[in-house]
Amino acid sequence: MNTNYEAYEQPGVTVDLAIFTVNKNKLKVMLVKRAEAPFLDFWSLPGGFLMHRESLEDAAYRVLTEKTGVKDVYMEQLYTFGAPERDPRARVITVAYFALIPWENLNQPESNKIKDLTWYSVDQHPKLAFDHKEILKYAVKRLRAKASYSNIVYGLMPEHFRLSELQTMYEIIINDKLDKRNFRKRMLATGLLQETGEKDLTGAHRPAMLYQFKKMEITFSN
Amino acid sequence: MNTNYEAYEQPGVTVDLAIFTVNKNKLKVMLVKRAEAPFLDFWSLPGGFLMHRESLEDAAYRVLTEKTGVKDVYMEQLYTFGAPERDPRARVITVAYFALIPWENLNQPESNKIKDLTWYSVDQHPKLAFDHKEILKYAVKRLRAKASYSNIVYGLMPEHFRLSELQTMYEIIINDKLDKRNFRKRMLATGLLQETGEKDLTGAHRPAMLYQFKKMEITFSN
DNA sequence: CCAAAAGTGTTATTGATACACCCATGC
DNA sequence: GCATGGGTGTATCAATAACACTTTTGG
Repeated sequence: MNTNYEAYEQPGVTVDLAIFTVNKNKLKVMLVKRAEAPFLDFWSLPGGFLMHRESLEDAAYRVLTEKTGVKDVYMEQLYTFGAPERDPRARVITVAYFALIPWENLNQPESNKIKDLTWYSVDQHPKLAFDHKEILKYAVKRLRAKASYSNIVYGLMPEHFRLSELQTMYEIIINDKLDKRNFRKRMLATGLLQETGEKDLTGAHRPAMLYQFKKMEITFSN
Repeated sequence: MNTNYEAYEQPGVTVDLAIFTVNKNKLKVMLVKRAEAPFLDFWSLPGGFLMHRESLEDAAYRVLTEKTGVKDVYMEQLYTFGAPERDPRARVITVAYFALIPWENLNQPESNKIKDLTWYSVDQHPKLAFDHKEILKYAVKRLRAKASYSNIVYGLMPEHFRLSELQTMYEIIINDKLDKRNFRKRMLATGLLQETGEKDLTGAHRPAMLYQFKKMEITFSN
């Protein structure tokens, strides 16, 4: 291996994030409007260049915090995209991450004064800058896959929730209906849930027990 | 996003490969001996710098072909490692890949004249350069996980093989014994195998039917 | 005839699915 | 009293796991 580093390409390195939330029964992704060329005024995934002495994870967290103001978020590295012409001006490779945030934890509720940041339904989004369409597609695929064999949906739930809300969240992510009794049986059997003792009294119906997740990591069912 | 690219770090970008094979009932990984600082004379995963106009996949394939002379190999991107101090001299981020090669397809059989390239058992390897121990550990974990829910073991088998050889391959990768009858039933039920019509006549025992994989992609069992 | 690996089915257990009614509340 | 979502159990089906003997060959 030649170690004369200057002889080789020294690309720009960015991180790009697919930040997901669920609102109004839709899986949504954060898009930001580009203020400069290339792709001026196109929507894109939020991202930024890697800084000196900054790890990739730190860079991704930095972008995440800048855009959402939220900490304690589920995030994982997704894939690294490095096609030579993906940025028309210079060689830039990007390390993509995906993150999950409960809608309730976001401060900008719905009517967004900031015109250059918004949440789009993942299956109905505008044309995206660079190869971000491909990145988003990959991220959605990964999220859907993981929802069916892990408790990743955890990352989208508020602190306390009804079991029916959890079920709805699963149904939105995997895009399919689930049987109520089987779902509740299975969920409670995992031992990952804990009754809060509180009840949800809203609505003209029997109050629902509120649950929370036990403190834990994302786990896998096999 | 600021697009004055020079204001940001322009790290070196490398690809590193965990190239696996199985020989003598052991899962082995290719290691190469470093000829220069840093980590002079340490063993490391084969790798190289990203070239101009070269995609990450192309770079990984280039390294793979240089080191093995083999084409048509199963390879996938593993993870990207970018801790700021992982290379002591300069900022270098590395995109790690893992690859699988049937031992039979490798040209250098066992007695290796080349002193700077060898195959080590994955659970008994020397101290590695950089963060390659971590990369290797991650690669082994991924391979073991995928073996249990996909037909990735495909990538390690020769063209024609006995079912017992396939079973042994699975057992080595997942590091557990399997029941012969259940294994054969399950494998044949996948529909991915095809009798060749040939029989293996070696050995003082009943000849074994030889199988091959149908032309296909790696698939997943769920 | 002995050693060695090939080949072959059935039963038990477990996990997944399908399915319908009563309950507690607000209005 | 009615509309709304909360809450509960059983029977069937499918997948997985456990398990032992006969077959074919070479030497």
